[in-house]
Amino acid sequence: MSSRVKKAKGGKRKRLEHPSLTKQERILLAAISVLAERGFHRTTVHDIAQAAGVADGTIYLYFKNKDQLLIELFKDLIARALRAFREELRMHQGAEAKLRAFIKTHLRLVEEEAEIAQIIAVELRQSSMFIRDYRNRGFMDYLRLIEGILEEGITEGLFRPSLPVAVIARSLFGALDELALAWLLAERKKSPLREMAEHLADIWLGGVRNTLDRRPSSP
Amino acid sequence: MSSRVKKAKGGKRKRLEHPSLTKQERILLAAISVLAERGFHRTTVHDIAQAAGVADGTIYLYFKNKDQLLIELFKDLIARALRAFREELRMHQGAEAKLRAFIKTHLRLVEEEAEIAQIIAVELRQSSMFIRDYRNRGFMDYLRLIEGILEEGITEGLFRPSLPVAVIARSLFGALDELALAWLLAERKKSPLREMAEHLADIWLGGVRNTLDRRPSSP
Amino acid sequence: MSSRVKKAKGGKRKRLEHPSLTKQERILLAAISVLAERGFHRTTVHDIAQAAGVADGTIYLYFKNKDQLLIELFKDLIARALRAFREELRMHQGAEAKLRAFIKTHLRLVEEEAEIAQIIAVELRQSSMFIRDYRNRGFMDYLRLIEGILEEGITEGLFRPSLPVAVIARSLFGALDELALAWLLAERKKSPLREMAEHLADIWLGGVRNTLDRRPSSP
Amino acid sequence: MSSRVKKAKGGKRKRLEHPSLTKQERILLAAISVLAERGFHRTTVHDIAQAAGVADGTIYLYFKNKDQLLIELFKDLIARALRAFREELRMHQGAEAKLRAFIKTHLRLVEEEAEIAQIIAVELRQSSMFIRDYRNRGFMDYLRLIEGILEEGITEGLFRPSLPVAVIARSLFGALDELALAWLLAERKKSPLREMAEHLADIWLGGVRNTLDRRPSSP
DNA sequence: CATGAATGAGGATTCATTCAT
DNA sequence: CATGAATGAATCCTCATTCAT
Repeated sequence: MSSRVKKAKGGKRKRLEHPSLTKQERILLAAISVLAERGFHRTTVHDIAQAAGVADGTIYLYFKNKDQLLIELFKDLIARALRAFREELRMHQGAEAKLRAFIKTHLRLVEEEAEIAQIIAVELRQSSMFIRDYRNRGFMDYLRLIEGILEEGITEGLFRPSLPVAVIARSLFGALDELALAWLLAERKKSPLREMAEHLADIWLGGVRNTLDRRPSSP
Repeated sequence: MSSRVKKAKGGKRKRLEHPSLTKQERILLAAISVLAERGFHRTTVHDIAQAAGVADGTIYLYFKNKDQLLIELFKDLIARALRAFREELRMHQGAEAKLRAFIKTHLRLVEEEAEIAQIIAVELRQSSMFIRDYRNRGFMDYLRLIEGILEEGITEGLFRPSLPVAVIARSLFGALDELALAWLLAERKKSPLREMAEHLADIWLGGVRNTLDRRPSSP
Repeated sequence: MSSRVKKAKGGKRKRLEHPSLTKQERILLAAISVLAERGFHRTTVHDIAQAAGVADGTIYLYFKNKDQLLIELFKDLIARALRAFREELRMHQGAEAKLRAFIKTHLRLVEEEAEIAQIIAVELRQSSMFIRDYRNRGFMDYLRLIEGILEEGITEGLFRPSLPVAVIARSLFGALDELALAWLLAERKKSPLREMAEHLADIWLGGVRNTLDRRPSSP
Repeated sequence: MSSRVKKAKGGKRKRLEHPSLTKQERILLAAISVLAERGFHRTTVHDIAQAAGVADGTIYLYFKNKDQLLIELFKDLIARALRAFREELRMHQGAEAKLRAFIKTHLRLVEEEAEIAQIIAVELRQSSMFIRDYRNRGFMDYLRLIEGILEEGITEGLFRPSLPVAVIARSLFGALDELALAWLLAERKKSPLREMAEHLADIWLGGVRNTLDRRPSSP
């Protein structure tokens, strides 16, 4: 009807303009910022459409429904994070260096991409869908990354062979995630998250280090 | 989220009878079982009232609103858990024994009181209210418990004085919580959670143990 | 009505190829099969376009809107049926033979062209547009066909002159239509519809037959 | 929030007041008039609530959903009609009198309760739900009523034993329904529907009347 | 002529909360 | 104190129609 007319009025809306991106990407991008800003349950499809500068119905041309949009979003973010990790780890040799790098990278990414981290650590776990279902998908790759480092360390003879790798990996993730969460939820994010990296690495390496090595660690 | 899915409400509502309790307590008790059974977002005020055997409106005579009821609930559960912890810890002397006991107790409680653990670890964090607000109340006491053990260990000369106590405490909680979450979400909860306790304790103690002590850990 | 139910769209869309036909005809043809398959309210313009192998917008080059398409469709189907009837009737002499032929043909066509009959008897009357508006167009010709037979019968002296021709015509249509509807809606269309034709004809002829043929009805 | 305040404004709405009725009945009553006025697909839950003088949500306290409300409505109307028929028929002895009475009653009810007849004959069949599903419930009772009369006639020796009772019953219903429909859809409902009753009865009785009463049909 | 991406109005339903009894 | 019937705001999704290419 008069829908096209209104367009002329425009201008006032806070919409992100990314002319070079796919509409699908623009929607995903808009969803990230809306989600980080308003939280999971406060975010409506209309909000996302508005932020993306499209009509509500357009969302459904690219995503089956709201859940799928969010799942796609999560998949994207996890994949992006994983890529960053893999690149970072490739630059390090040996399990110890890799474990340190992993911890550092996790905390650095949280600081640098607080908006995205906010979504993964805070908003996403508010969806039972993600808690129950999604931990079994992209998230597993993340855990396997840690497990890989641990196994490498065992092979190197650096870590105790008796280590329950899966359990340790999960614990490490939990520890990092909790720290990230605390930092993200703090009002004034002064205390540099990355400063904790060394401490954490020391503790975890101390703990997983092969007891045979347990002579004075710094001679 | 996918609100259309639900349907089948589950059948007959079990009305818990606890004549000796305050009506307020009965409501809280009912809320626990409903929450554990139906999950956070599927739980309505009506469900809770039904399970408690009171009218919907009665809820509002004891709680300002649904959020407050849930906050009260959380406060209760945390307080109960804290009491259990303090009792347990009182039976142990020395930071090392206490830390081991803490880890063991946390995982044991998750196993033994899966319903409550489910609420704290899974359902409750689906409420932005709790994530954002509540981590600053009862939860802090929990962290302080860990911090107390760490500080005791430092005083004993067992742990490195340079340890960032708050960070370590938080990490340990994160690790335990993640393990609990994974266990709770697993379908068949076969792998005994408490078996992990020793492994975890070894790792954390190895990590936080003062390097000077790092002679053979069991002489 | 219960719009959330649908889901599963049915699978692969069969694109009918009729290169020799007008695009307009192709669209109409596609509409018939889609309508018969999915029913009136489940049929979207997009479905029809897809089945016709054209873009959604193309529909609007040939039809003012969805309603007009459906009206055109109905006009077509009725016209086709009328043609079949007129041909059939031309082969019969005398009102009695014609009436028998009419009843037989109606029921035979329903059986033979169940897809089309389904649309006319079931789907089309789900549109208030047709019920309110369309019964006054092509449908009237159909009624007039019956009226013609009745009038011929009166002229022949076979039927009572006092017959309210329009009323009888409408009743006969109603009777045939209801039988067709019942048959079309039945799951297993075993009972041959055309077997009823003779019975029906007997009853209607008995009823409309001139009283002169009878003895006093109540002696 | 401010919902209670607005109530004071009231007064302007066209709402039916029936203080003596159940709220459930008031809703059903409102639904009848809205349905007759606006047609099946134009009727929204909000319309019905408005007409009943209740909030939208209130509808759902008494009916599971819109479909169920309509089904309940239909059940009510059919039941009421059936009751009227049974009472009427009880006053007549013999199949012939009963059949005449049946036809007369059907047409009389349509005229007298045009609003209700409109819903049954016009609006209801626009719902595939009713067309496909409902014809098998209350509607069957209606058919059986006719069949009962026919069977009685056969027992009396008045009707031919070879009559396919079910088919005839259905045809008769179809004829009556079609006449009702035509009358209801006509703008100026001048031509008294009940005047047709005698004609119809003559035709149907003529048709089903035992052949023994007749001379050879083609001499 | 043809396309199909984009539009956005429209509607059923849920549920926290209130308040007259 | 207790009740529970009533409220109505809030939200996802569909689909007929348009129009820039």
